[in-house]
Amino acid sequence: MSKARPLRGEGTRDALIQAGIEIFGRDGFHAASSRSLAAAAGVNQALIGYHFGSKHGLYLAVFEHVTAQLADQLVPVATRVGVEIAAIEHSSGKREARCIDAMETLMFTMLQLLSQPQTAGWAKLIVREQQEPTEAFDILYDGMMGRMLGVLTRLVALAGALDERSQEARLCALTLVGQVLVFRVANAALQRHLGWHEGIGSAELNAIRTQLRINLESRFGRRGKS
Amino acid sequence: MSKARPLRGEGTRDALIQAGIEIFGRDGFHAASSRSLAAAAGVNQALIGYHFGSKHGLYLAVFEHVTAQLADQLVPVATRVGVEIAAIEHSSGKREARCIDAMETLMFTMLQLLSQPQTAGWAKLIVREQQEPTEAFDILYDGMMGRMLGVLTRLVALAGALDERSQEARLCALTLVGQVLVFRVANAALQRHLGWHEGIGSAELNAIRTQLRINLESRFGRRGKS
DNA sequence: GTCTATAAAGTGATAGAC
DNA sequence: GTCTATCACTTTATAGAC
Repeated sequence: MSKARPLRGEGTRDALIQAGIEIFGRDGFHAASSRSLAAAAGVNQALIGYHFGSKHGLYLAVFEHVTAQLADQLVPVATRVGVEIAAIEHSSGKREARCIDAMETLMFTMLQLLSQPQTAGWAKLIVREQQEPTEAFDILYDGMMGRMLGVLTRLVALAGALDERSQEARLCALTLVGQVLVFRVANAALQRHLGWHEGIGSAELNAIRTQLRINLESRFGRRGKS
Repeated sequence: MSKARPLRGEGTRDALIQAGIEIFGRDGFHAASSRSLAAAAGVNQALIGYHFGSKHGLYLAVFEHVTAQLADQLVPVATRVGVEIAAIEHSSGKREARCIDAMETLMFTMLQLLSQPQTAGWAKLIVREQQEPTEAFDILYDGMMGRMLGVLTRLVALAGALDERSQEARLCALTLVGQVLVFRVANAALQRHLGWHEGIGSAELNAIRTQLRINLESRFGRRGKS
C-alpha cells in the first residue's frame, strides 16, 4: 500500500474492499469499526458512506468480491469436471477410477485455494458468516458454493451408483468437503496437533493430498489398493 | 429465566456465563456488549465487573465452563476407548474391526454432542475462537481437544499399522474429525444443500452415522464390504 | 451482592468546505 | 472524490449508595 497521493474513485473502492476482507474477517461485522476499516484502507472514514452507502453496504460488497474471486478460480475446474462427468456417464469401463480422479481434482483445488495465505481472510469471513448467516451468505452460496456442492454430489452418485438427488450422495459429498475444510476451519487445532506453526506450504499440501487420495480410493475404488 | 427476585452470588455468575455462551457465540467478543450480556442474564451490567473483573474475564470464564462441559461428556468415552486401545494392542485378531468400532464410537459421540441444540452456542464460540485464537483457545485445547485428537490418532495408527506420532496418522485423524465437524461448521451450507432447515434430529443423525460408518469401513476394513 | 449514575472513550453517519 | 468536523448515540468500567 504505497500511496503518498490519494487513490481516486475505483482505487478507493478496491482499497476499502481489501481492508474489509481483512478487518471484517478478523473482527466480524459488528466489531469492525468504520474507522479501522478506513485506516486499513488508507482512506478517509467518510468515504465508506460515499462509496457504499454504509458499513453494511461495504460488507455486502466484500462478499460479492470474494464470491467472484472464488468463482474465478473454481468455476473453470467445476466446468471441466462437469464435462468429464458427462463423458463418464456415456462410457462403460473404469468409471470409479475416473470419478476418483475428478473428485481428487475438485478437492485438491479447494484445498489449494483455502490454504493460500491470500485467502485466509476469505476463509475467516466465510466461516463467520456460516455461523450466523445473513443475506451476505446468499451471495456466496448462490454465486459459488451451491454449484461446487452440486458437482461433487454428482460425482459421488456416479462413483457409488446412487441417485445424485439422494440424501446418501449429498451426505457423502459433505463428508468429502469436511475433509478439506477441516484444514482451514480447525486452524488453531492444526497448529497444535501437527506442529504446523508456519501454515500450510507445498510439502504440507502434498501430505494432505496423499491422505485425501487414500480416503477416496478406499471409499470408491474397486477393491484393489494403490 | 423466571426470576422476579435477584439471583445471588453463584446464581448471578451462572446466569452471566450462560448469557456469555449465547451472546459471545452469536456476536463475537468485541460485538457482544456488556449491556446485552447483562440483559440476557437478567442482571445488572455492573455485576460483570464485580464477578469477573471485566468483559474479558467473563469471556475466559465462559471458555472454562464450556471446556469443562465438553470434557464431562467426552473424557469418559475417551477413557473407555483408551482402555480398548490397550486391549487391542495386546490381542492378535480382528484388530481393524475393533478399531473401526472404537472410531465410530468417538466420532458419533462428537457428532451427537455437536448437533444438540444446547451445544450450538458452544460450537459457534469455538469456531470463532479457532479463526483468531487467543488465550481462550488454550483453555479449550489443553482441557479437552488435544486429548480427543490424541486418542483418535492412536486408533488410526493402530488400524493402519502406523506410528501414532507419524504425520500420516495425525493427518488421517484430522480428516476423520473433518467429516464430523463439517456438519456443524458448514451449518448454513447444510441447510441449503440438504434442505435440513429444522436442524439435525435423530433421523438426520442416523443418516450421517451410516455415512461415517461406510467411510470408516472402506478406509480401515480388510477388503470385504458390509 | 446489588444497585444507580456517570466518566471517558468509541461508534456510525453526515453536513459542508474544497 | 476527498476531506474535516461534529452530532447523536453506545461502549466499558467504576465510584459510591444501600
